[in-house]
Amino acid sequence: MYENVSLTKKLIISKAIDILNEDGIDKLSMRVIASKLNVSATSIYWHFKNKDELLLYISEYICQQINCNATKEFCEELLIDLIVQYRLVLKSIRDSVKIMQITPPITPSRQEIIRTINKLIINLGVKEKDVFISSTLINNYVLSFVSDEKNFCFENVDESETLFRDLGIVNNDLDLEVEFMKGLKIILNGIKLSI
Amino acid sequence: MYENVSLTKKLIISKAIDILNEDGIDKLSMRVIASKLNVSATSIYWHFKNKDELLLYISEYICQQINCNATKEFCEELLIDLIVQYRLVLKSIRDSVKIMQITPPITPSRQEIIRTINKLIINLGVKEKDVFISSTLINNYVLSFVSDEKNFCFENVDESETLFRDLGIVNNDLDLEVEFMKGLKIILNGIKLSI
DNA sequence: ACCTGAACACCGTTCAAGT
DNA sequence: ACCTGAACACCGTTCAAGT
Repeated sequence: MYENVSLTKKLIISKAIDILNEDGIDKLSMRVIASKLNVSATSIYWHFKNKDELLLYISEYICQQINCNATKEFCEELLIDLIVQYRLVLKSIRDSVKIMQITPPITPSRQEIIRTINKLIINLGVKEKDVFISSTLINNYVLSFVSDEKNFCFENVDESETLFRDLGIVNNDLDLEVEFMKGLKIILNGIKLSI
Repeated sequence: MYENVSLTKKLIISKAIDILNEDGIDKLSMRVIASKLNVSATSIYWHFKNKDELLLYISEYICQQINCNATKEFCEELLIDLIVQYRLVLKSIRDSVKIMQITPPITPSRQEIIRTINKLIINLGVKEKDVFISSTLINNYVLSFVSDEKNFCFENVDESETLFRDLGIVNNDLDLEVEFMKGLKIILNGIKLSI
């Protein structure tokens, strides 16, 4: 249903990703996608039921960029690698987090990511009853961190500094790579402590 | 600027909140707000520069419902109380999380919440260099948990069960109050461990 | 100071009609 | 099977004009 898409479905999704990267989600309209494909706006509706379905396929495309093959082995490193990769993929496509936020997690590759995280934390020793919250915690951490990252990287540096000062954050030249790993370690340490 | 709003500003914000609670964010248009106030759509533009500014004031209204007075004392209980209250306020206004997501954290009451969390985690013993990530972690946890909560409470129970099964979650009658506290404890334990 | 109507440039979506 | 144009019911926003 999601994997064997026709050429035209692929083309529409691909063009949508282009528009996302070039102009952002606000410019991602059925009409704009169609016009960039030199096609009538209404013809997209033969391939997708509506815009929501197209957005679902876009979320699936994003998640397909993440490699979950490492399911067989089991160690904390593997989980960290997956999460790091997750963040990099989300960063590589403009407004990808917004797509994930307005779209339900019902797409195969997206569910594969969640299930892989579940497996890896079970291998870490997390009890079955704590899998839900641990998995949710990790998943939402990645999404919200990447979402925030955009806000902390202003073209205008002054704006960023002002915001940090207002929020009472003294260190205004944060290394976001370091901060991301710190946050991930905090969650993983918290999870391991609750085992 | 945000606190001493005129009567009409208050009325517009109040009506916007009503529409949010009754019909959700998709129905929150300048035209609908205006018509429910028996006023021309364009007259809102005398009170607010544009829709983004109105949304900013709505986010400020939401955050004003959260009481941050407990800044003087210092213990973990106080932080937990604030976070619990934060969640309840977000739950009490439909699509409040979406408002927070599309709106920057530049509003006084919203910044007050973040600054209060910062203070409380500093009192917990968190080093200054770790305040940013710890605060971000807690803030985003509340927002994303409440956002997810809506998705896990379908009218259709079957739909919820199917989703849980697809995600490999066995226990499908989760107590979200319990899960929320578990997640919060995981984060706080992780933070305390990194002190 | 505050509100109006008309207008502009957009949306998502439906549907009868074409090939 | 696939695409079109016309049309419907919406958007946010501007602006000259009213009181």
